[in-house]
Amino acid sequence: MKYFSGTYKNKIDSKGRVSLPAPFRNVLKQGDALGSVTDFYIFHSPQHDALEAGGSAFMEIVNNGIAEHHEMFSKEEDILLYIMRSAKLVSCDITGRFVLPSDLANIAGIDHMAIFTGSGRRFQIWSPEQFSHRAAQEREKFNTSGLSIKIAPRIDTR
Amino acid sequence: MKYFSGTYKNKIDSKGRVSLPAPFRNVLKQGDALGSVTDFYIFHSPQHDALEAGGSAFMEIVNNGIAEHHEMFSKEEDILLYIMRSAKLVSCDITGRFVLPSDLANIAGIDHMAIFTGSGRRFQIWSPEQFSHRAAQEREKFNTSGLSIKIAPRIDTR
DNA sequence: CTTTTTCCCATGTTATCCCATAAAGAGTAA
DNA sequence: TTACTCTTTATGGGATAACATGGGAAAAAG
Repeated sequence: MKYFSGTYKNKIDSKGRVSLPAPFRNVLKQGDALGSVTDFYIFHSPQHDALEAGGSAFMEIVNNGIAEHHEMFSKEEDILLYIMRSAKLVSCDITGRFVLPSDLANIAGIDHMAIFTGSGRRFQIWSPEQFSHRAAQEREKFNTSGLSIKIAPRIDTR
Repeated sequence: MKYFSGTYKNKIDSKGRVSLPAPFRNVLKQGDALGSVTDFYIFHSPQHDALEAGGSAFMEIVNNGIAEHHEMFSKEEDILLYIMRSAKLVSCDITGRFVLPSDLANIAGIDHMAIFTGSGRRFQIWSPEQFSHRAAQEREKFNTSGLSIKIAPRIDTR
C-alpha cells in the first residue's frame, strides 16, 4: 500500500493546468486494474484555507461512511454532504497534468503556484503563501508545546 | 463508482430548458449498458425548499431500502410516499438539456437560474437565492456540528 | 387550428488532446 | 571520474472537441 507523502511545488500555467507530482500519480495508479487511471476528487478543506484531494476509492469511503451512519435526508447527512458539494472530479492527462477548477483555486488563494503535500490516504493543495504561514504556525505550536521533534517542511521543487 | 459532486450554476431559457452539468450527465451514464441514457427523477426535497434528483439506480435504493427495512405506515415510509408523490421522470436531450417541470420549479422558487449541487448518490437543484443563503453557513455548521465521517479500517487510497 | 413540446442545427467560449521541448536523473561504458 | 545516452518529468503552445445556450422547424397535444 502506497501513501501520499512529501511536499512538492508546481507551476500553474495560463490555462489553469498543473502537473500532479509524479509520486502522487503513482499512488493513484496503484490498485487500478489498468494501472492508468489518475482520476481524483478535490474539495475545500473544512479546517484550512486549502484544498484536500483523494482518489475515487477515497470518495467511495466517504459516501459509504455517511450512508452507513446517518439517515438519508437527515440534518446530519446534510451537514456531512458539504464535502460532496465542494468536491470536483478531475483527471490527469497523458502528461500528468490536470486542470485545477478556478472556483476551488480562488477559495484556497491559489494562482501561479501550488504546493502539493501528502497526508497519507489523501493529499492537500495549498497556495505557497498560506502554506508557509501554516508551517510557521505549526513550528510555533511545536516549540511552545514542549515537543522535542521539530518538523520543518521541505519543499521539493522538482 | 462515480458520485454527484461539485456545484454548478446554469441558465434556464424561455422554454424552461436547462443544461444538466456535464459531470452529472457522466454520472448518470455510468452503469448504463449503452452509456447514453440520461434519464433521472426530480422530486421535492423532504428537508429543504429545493429539489432533489437521482437516476433510476438511486430511486431503486430509495424504494427497496425503505420497503425492506421499515414498517409500512412508518415515518420512513411517509418520506418515501412524499418523494414518490412529487417525483417526475425527465430526460436530457442530445445537447444535455432537460425541461424543468414548472410545478417543481415553483416549489423551489427557481426561475431564471438554477444551482446544481452534488450529494453523492443524488443531487439537488436550488434557486440561487435560497442556495447562497444556505452556503454562507454550511462550512461553519460542518466544523461546529461535532460530526465526523466514520471510516472503516479497510481502506484503498486510490 | 392553435399552442405547446420536442428535436435539430448554429455559435461562441472553454476545456481537452496531442505534439514539442527542456531539464533532471539513472544507468552505462571508457 | 567524465562523458554519453535513455527515461522520466514538468511545462509551453496550437489544433481539436466539448459545453452551454439561442433559435427555428417538426411533431404532438389540446
